[in-house]
Amino acid sequence: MTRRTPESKPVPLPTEAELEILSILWATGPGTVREVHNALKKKQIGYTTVLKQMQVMVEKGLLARSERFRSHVYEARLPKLETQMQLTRNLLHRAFEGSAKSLVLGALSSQRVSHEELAEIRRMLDEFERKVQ
Amino acid sequence: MTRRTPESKPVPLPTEAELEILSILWATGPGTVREVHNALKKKQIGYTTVLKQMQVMVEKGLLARSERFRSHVYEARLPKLETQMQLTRNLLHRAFEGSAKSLVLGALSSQRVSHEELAEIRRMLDEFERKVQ
DNA sequence: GTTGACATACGATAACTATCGTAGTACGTT
DNA sequence: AACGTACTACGATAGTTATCGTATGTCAAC
Repeated sequence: MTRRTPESKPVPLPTEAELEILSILWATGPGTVREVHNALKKKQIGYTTVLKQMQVMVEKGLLARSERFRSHVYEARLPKLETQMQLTRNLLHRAFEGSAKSLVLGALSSQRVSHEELAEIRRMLDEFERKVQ
Repeated sequence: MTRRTPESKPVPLPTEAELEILSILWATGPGTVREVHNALKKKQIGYTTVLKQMQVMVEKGLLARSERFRSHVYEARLPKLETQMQLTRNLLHRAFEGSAKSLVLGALSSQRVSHEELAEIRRMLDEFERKVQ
């Protein structure tokens, strides 16, 4: 077993910077600090900054760390979808009084949505309707 | 003219605590610190804490302040819908790569959604489809 | 005109975040 | 065995947030 942390304390929501790191690891799979830092080169952030952030993220339970040869390999502990759901639920409660409908309205209003995307969303709703018994 | 702040700097997104204050003011209309504090009595927060928060919110441009008799009256500077849209857009970009579809999926997955609510969302989609040219 | 009630202003603190510089460590190559 | 390179660990800093205590101001009523 690689995982050592018991599920005791809930993993906190990632901050802005942490979410960017997670996004990279979700996209590329487990990786080293060097790899994440390279993927962030546009942001002009120092290497040790990324290192420190990822160390903190391990402490928080956002990342899992394992040894490999001369460096460490980091991996997101929660899948992308689950984290997205948590962030969404958080916004839902903080700003929309739990109303999914309002949030969907907000999502559609906040940017131009094409007919195609609307159609996809509709299809998704159908699927959902079936699943939710 | 009451408003003194030019639209120069964009209003920042409200923090968690700030959003609670805004929610109260959106619901009840303009109000004093005392009124907001009373509405928050469940949270057991000190009066001066709320006062300070609201003062900071004025500096940030989140609230407008006017005099009245012996105290100040505060009012949200942006309407609820606009703030909700900004928060949604922010989450959309930070966590969903701008995909409204993914966010809607997240919203529906993150909690049980009734058939009724699904129907309402569907109706909303129809309306949207018409509006978006 | 002194006092009490209630308001605002201001400063302090603790926690957290993002950032980085410096120091230490380990390995491969010479 | 010494050196250079690439990595990690650690501490420091500045900025922000949430929190509150204390100080100050003002009006009404006695």
